Amino acid sequence: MDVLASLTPAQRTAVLHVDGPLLVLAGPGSGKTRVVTHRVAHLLQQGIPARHILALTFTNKAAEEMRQRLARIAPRESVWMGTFHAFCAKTLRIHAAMAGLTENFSIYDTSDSDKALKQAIADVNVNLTGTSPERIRSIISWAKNQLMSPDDFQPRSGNAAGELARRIYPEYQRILVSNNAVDFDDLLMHVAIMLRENPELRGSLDERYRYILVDEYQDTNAAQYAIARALSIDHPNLAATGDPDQSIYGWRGADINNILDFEKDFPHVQVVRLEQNYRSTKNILRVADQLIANNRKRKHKALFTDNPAGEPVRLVAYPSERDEADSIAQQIAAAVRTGKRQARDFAIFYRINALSRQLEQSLRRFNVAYQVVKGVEFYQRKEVKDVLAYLHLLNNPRHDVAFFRIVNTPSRGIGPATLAKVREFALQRGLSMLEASRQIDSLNGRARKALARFLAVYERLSDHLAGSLEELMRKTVWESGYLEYLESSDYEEDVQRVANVQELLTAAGEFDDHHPGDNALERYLENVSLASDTDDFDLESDQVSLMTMHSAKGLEFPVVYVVAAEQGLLPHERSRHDETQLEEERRLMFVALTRAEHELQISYAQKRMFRGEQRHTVPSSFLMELPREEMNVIQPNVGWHEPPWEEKSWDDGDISFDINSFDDDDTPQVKETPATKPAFKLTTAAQMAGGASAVGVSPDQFQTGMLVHHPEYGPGTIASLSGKDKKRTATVQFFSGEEKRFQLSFSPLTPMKAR
DNA sequence: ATTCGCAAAGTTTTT
DNA sequence: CTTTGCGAAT
Repeated sequence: MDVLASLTPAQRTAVLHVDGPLLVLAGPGSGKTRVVTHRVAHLLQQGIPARHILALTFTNKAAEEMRQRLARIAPRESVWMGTFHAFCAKTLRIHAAMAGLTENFSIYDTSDSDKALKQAIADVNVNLTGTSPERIRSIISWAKNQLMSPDDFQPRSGNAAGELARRIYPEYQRILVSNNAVDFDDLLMHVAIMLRENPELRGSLDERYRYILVDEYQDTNAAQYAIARALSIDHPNLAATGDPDQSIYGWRGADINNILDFEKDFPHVQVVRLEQNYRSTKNILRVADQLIANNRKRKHKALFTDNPAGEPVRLVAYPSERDEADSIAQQIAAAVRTGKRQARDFAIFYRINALSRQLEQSLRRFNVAYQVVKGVEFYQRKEVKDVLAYLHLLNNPRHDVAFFRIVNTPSRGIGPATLAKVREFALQRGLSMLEASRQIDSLNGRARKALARFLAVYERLSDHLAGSLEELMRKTVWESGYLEYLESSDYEEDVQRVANVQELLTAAGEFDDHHPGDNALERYLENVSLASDTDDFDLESDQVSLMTMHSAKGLEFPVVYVVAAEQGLLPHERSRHDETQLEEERRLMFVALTRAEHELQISYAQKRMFRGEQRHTVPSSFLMELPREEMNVIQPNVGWHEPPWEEKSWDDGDISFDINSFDDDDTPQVKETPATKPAFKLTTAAQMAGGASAVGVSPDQFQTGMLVHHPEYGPGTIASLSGKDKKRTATVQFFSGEEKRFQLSFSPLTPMKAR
């Protein structure tokens, strides 16, 4: 296999790089995965043993894709590829004792961790008024990402929530360790800390993993950075690939500076820029590129493509969210009906999950198949968690969260009072809940009997630990009485639950088939814990994909719709006032736009029903940053959609409008603005004043016809001006349709200058 | 022990 | 408009 076949010079440079640090700045659609896999194949060809190579990704899906692609060009080579978390779990199993754990430790998912946290809050008896468990959780998470143990963590003085977290964190961590459990952050933190504090271990792992590849490096957090760094000292062959412009997880602790400072961190680094895009049309790429050019915190990249220009990107203003959803559904239905495209060619992206509902409704009405990524997840369902909790407790008898979950499920008459006594006993003796249940002798007859019944079930199941996973699970749902309990129910939802349990059993059987060998239970549970729901959504089936813009990363679709480009939603309200967060929102939109191969439509609704109330919207400020002269800007006729005939037409199932059909044979009921609008760029008053304060910008700068932006009402043009000096007043016609008057010396109006 | 009802809150979520 | 959690009521 020629690993260099059909590579561009830049790609070839990256693939041929062997020793020393390497930074691959890969723009969207630049063939990054291909480069990475070919580079691994090349390393192998150079005689480097597979065991010395480590490829770290952020998602199981990315790891799986890499694995498959490598299998094609270098079959029979087993390079370890997986997520950071899976790698840390594997490492931590071997060195569990160093973190006070045993090899069979459990990985707590978010809900397990929440329960442990609640317990911790109750234990230290603090008053959370003025803050929330979520806040505490995020502070603790932050501390762990910074590799601060409970002893190290010192909040800034005067930070009330931080002070509470300082008191809760030690108890939370004590619970985790005594449960022989870790949360997601711990997986990284434990490994990072043991690498930091144990030079011998660090050296031996560095020696073992001589060639490390980290994908999506722009999304690494401090702990992941520390791990990658620690393993690249004696063998500094760290290859980072990523794109600063696609860093969208800053709010989760990812530090974009890791990639921006890579060249400082690793001297003599070879930097390769992959700037040619093989995915999108020229028009799409140009729009995305111009948007992201507004970010300050980035490394310059000159994106280009040899692909055709394609259709202009559409920017559509719909009267309402319903019009938006219906129009999109109608467009898709028409394209599918005429055979022009398949449903799977389409994706719809939104900023928040709550926006999927309207789109789903419309797609259903137009009979378009779709899948949503991802609301309620399989492994989060009650019945699935219940069954898995039995297995968790069998694998790790100290898993108290699992114990509490199943001890009375199905109900055996073990109530809160009994459990409180058991926990008290457990705390005094330093026992797990399970062990305390065995030893406690101070319970009344009834409670004692009930608890004994549960313990008997547990002991019986323990006998099957040596068998196959499926057999163990089957015994579990049977012996525990859980399946019986579900089947005896008349509720419709319990029928579905039985089916889900069956599905779980089937999956267990498949796991047995694919993972023969020892420790099936432990490996299965780890797999489940580290699985995510975006992993298994189905790109193959013929359905339209609906997802948040975050979930869209790494994917591509022939036709993409980005909806609800409105202030408050995109950028999101809580990011609006912070420049750093605003840039992240812009990157998020950049990611969304660059998913599109052939067609891209960006839209907003002029009014939107949100949280039960009808609101006027303001178009996203990002829309002002797009090259409108090259786009197809579409404004619907105001008022055409008003009742009564709107309602009526739906009842007939007769689609009586076609707000933006682009087929020539249809008559669009919208007026299309020809591409004559000048491009304009948002310029703040401060910039116009040469960096000085915005206050005192002369009202003289405003002229009739000028494009202006208002933080509340959005963009518009000055219809007329009157008055003098301080009283000079502008009447502004906003794009949202509203007209307002402002005294220029007091209003937050910003001029936008034509370019 | 389950069910009901009301109040409160409501980003994004690779693991 | 929704979902969720807690306390009261059966």
